[in-house]
Amino acid sequence: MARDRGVRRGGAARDDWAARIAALDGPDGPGTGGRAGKAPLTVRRIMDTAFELVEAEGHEALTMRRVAAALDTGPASLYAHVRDKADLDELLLGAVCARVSVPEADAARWEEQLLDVCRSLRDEYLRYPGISRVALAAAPDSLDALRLSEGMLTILLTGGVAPRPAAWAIDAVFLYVSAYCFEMSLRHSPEAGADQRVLDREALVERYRLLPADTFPSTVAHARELTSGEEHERFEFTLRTLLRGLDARP
Amino acid sequence: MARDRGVRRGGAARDDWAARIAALDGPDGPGTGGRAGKAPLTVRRIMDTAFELVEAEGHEALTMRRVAAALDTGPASLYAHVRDKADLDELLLGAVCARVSVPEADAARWEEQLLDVCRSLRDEYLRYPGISRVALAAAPDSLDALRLSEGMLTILLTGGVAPRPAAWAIDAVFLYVSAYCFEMSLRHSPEAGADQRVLDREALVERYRLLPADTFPSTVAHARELTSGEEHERFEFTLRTLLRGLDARP
DNA sequence: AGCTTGACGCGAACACTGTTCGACTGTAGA
DNA sequence: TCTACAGTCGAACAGTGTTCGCGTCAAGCT
Repeated sequence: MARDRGVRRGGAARDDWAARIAALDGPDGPGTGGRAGKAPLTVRRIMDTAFELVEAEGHEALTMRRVAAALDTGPASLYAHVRDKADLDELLLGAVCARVSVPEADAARWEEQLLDVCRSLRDEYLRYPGISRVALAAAPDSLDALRLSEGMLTILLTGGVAPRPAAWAIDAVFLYVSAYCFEMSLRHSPEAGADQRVLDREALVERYRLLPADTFPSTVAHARELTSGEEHERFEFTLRTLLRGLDARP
Repeated sequence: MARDRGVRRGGAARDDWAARIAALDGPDGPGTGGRAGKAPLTVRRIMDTAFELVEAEGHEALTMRRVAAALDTGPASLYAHVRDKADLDELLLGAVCARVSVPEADAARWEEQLLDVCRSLRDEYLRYPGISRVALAAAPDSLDALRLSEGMLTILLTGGVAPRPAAWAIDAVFLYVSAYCFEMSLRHSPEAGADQRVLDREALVERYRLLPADTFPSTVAHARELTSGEEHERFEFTLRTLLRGLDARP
């Protein structure tokens, strides 16, 4: 893509890795620079508006035109503060990751600590449906995501997991959390109502039961188990299984 | 969505679950019906063209207009054989799943058998970059995907895994394979060239090394491990870890 | 004080996307 | 031969991301 070009006009030079690192301890207000301009359009306002939109209608409704309209302007105005829609996406993802807090690593409770981080990340993802889709693409390109990665890695290392399995496990865990939330967003987004999912489950069991038992014996026999799992039971199960597999390493 | 409406005009009534089950043992040629019309436009030809397009340029390039153009017609003509673009997507996904063969379950080699299925599915997914995105959304709505699910479930059950963990593990494995391939597609698609990835790895290590060691100690210390993993080593690692966690269950 | 400069705002347009309408075929059955 | 209808498709609609280029307005320099 055109990701390697410099910034066209305004906006912080977010492409410069060193600059981003240097800006780590200075989260000041106006996004443009030191100048105290009275311009009402800022990266912060754009992000706030975008967050409201995603929270209310999902990431698919996040459109440059809609953000601009909510700010009483045209879409072209946004491109002075944000390079791309992809750029805006990554900004949002970074802000979501920044909300997740990582605990001080404690060797005795490393499994629960890791699960807590995952649960927090999951809840933040699900609060902004569809944002996890962005995470599936741009994983290692944000300092806020890297902070999470760092925290989880430290937890695993403190827990006694060897460096390579720890690093790879983090990758897998991140991927799973993102995919889980992405899938959940896609399934819940179009229709509203929480009880609709229960009906869907029953309908799914019915469908499985209707299958020919000679070609789908296991599916027919265990239709109930295939569709079970309240709330985030599957989420917990998968992560716990993965961690157990890590622990069982010789 | 408009997924619950009946079919508008031509095409098999693919929405009808019973009809789809009944059609399981009759994979005849012309997609429309018994009539031996000489109409050149069929579901099969549309799917073939779509596959060529996805294989060559990725799923993002799969456009109704481009498929139609490749068939020397307008986009409106496709809607007589395919309800939606989503419908076409699911058709393609089903065909991809149909290519994966599942072995007869053997209790002694259940882990390797499951891994083999995952590897096959992965290779098919990666052959059509981006098709895995569809799998993240519409997982349980295709008989071909269900055949895979059935096969994997049987392998796990034969291996001695209890029904509920087996069913949930399949879900997790499917999700992981899809997400892994989706991520890979997104990373490799824009630029070409295989060696570019190696350069990227070196650049990534460099970036990690540049981080402040006080806030990112583990990342800086283990930058090498964080970026390591040739080919599908991480893929194997994650699935093996998950299976080990399953096996370690009391 | 006057002028220049340049960043920002934004209306209009371009090149796309999925999808539908309605007129148009060509062939099958009566 | 006439009718009916499944299949075809040009044109259009309502969206999308993004860019061009004209405005405007305040800051900085002379």
